[in-house]
Amino acid sequence: MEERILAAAGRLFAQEGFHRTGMRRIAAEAGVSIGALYHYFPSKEEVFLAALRAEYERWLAEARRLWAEGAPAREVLRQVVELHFASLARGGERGFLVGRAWHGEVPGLRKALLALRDRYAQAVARLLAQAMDRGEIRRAHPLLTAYALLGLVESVTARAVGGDRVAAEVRREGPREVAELAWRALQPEEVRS
Amino acid sequence: MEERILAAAGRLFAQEGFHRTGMRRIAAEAGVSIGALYHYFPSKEEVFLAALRAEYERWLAEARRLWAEGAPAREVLRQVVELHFASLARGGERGFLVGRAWHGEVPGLRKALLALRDRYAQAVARLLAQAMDRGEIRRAHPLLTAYALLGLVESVTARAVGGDRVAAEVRREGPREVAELAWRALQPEEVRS
Amino acid sequence: MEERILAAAGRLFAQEGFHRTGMRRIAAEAGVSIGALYHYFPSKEEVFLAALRAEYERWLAEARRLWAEGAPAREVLRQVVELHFASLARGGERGFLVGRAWHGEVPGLRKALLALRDRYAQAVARLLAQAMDRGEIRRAHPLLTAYALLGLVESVTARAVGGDRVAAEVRREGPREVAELAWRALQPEEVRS
Amino acid sequence: MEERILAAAGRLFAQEGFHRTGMRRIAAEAGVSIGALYHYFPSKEEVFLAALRAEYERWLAEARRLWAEGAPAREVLRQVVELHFASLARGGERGFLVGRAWHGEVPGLRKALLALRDRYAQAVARLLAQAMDRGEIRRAHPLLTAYALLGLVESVTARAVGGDRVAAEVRREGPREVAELAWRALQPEEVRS
DNA sequence: TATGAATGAGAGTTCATTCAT
DNA sequence: GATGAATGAACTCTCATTCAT
Repeated sequence: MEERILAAAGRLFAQEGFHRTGMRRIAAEAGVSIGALYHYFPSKEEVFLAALRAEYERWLAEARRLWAEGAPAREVLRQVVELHFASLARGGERGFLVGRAWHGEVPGLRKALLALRDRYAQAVARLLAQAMDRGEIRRAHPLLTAYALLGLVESVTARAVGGDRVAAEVRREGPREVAELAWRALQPEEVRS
Repeated sequence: MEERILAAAGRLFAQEGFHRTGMRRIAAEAGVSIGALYHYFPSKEEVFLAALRAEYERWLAEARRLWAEGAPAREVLRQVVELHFASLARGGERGFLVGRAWHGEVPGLRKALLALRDRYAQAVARLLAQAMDRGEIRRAHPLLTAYALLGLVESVTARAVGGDRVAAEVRREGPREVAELAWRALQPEEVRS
Repeated sequence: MEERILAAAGRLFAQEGFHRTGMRRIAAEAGVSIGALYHYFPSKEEVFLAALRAEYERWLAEARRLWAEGAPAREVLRQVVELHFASLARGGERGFLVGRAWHGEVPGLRKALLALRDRYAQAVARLLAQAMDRGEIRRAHPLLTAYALLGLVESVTARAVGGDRVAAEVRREGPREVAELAWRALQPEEVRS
Repeated sequence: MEERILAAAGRLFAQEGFHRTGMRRIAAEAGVSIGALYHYFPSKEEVFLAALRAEYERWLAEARRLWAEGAPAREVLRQVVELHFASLARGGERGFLVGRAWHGEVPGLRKALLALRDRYAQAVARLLAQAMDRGEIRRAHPLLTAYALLGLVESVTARAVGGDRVAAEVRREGPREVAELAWRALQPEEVRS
């Protein structure tokens, strides 16, 4: 039941935003009563936080899996970027939940959200640090670089939503261009692709 | 009076977000009555849009000024990044306003906001295209690259807000690291700094 | 609880009119919270419509009961007129609600109100048509006649409200005079009372 | 200038009702500034009252003119009824201003409005009393009869507004049927038409 | 005289949350 | 555990009226 709630909440928060999404709507969409909703989560903010945590977990798992398979950094980068764009095609606007979160749209949650995003960025930073150690990418501030990468990818994917001509073009050219930009920002000094 | 309203609205929207900011609060903070507020702007959404437009205008003016002075692309990049970080020190959390906008937090404004951000991104894209023509940066999709740069910078500056240790570190290291990342993502093939 | 709301709303709308009656006042008068009010009715207009429907229903039931008892047309007329005047003594200024409705005081409700009044007038028209068939009243356009009768009665009862000398006189003489006027307007050619 | 204001106000009040008509709208429609509007009338209620007075005056003048021409009561009745219906075709919904007034839609004006309507009804009653004296119509309570006639006519003309089939039928059949009903309600005992 | 910028009380409505059942 | 009726603070927006110019 928690899962159904989180699935519905995640979808709604991502599509409509925190304030536009009502508890009644979440309950209805999840097929539970409001009472049940409040039985599982003490407040709307906790629902949001839980949905967000679930999304982070999914992404991180994906990135770690790729990394563990031993793919080179550039390949991991390319695949993660593609993952972001693909998530637009699949679950609609799923990828946005995270985007909403770190802009502090949610009132009393700034600290909790910052911490959550930090955890995610730090996980990315650890992957980057490993890649630096192996000499696959150039040395730089790992956490800063992680934040930069997240913003870079999210900004472009955000523009890829919609039915207009530009959005379609971004969907077509985005994955390659973004992966290229990210790779060039990171690649070691001496090598040229 | 319009200016005082936009100043107050810009600050509040940036700090609190669209939904957490009430018209009463804007009026009080600007030192005007609600009536006066509605005398100048027909709705809350228009206030938001106007505040956002003003901010974009400020940024764009700054970037154009730098560019017109004939500075090399890398230098413009460095200075614009610094501008973003500096705007955190000045106007408080000013930089957030733009970030909030393009996440579609505001109900009936998606189209207007997208258009506004597009206008800004296209202005950036034109600067990039000029730099490409001069051979100062490598050839790439100008609009996509513009969006990527905006996201990259905004994501990091967003983390630079706050009193915690990491934020302080980001404020210290951010300008240099971000400028470096952006430059590397853009620099021409043959040259290495 | 719905009944208490409708009772309070009917009274207030009748006394004060649609625009002068606030939802807060209705809630207070009915002894419920605003929330409860909106729990039962989606909008102020729906409250008004429901109160009006209830009033129509009461009147129609009364008229049908009299008719079903087999009373002659003139007697039904007399009793219905008396019913209108009596409703002033009981429910206060109840009779006004209907009067307010068909003057289109309520913004988006013209069509709904017209339909409601039409339903009532048509019910009256059906009774009139039956009486015509039996030769109890003269042949005429039933619906037009129904509207005429409603207006005739309502106009006089409206003047019967208040503490002034004329109102008192209208309350005293009204029932008889109105019934007489209505009857004469309707009675068959050949007969004279 | 007062006349232009009253013309605009009369039209708007009649079409939209008292509360839906704003002072700004009246000013705009009359082609004067709000300041000027308040220069000529101390409040919205006074504007309404003045517009209403003007309308009453117009009607009464018409009825008196007919009467003075020495037409028989039945003919006066017929022509006044037609006047009401015709006023729908001309000035739009002009005829309604009076209808709105006597339903006490206007807050602090009940007494003033009642008095105004009474003045009108009494003028009608005087005409009726004269006709009774001449034996043209049967003896009855003149004021009550006046109110009854007004209501009868107004109720039917109110239904004649609109584009639906019934409204068209009412416009076509109404004048004759209403005049017939009114005449029968009033005609002397011994005569049959 | 004439203007319209400015006022602010009050309107209808929403929605996270509670609690008796 | 589960329900959903009930709550009420807070929201955006309207508009009759005032008053400095």
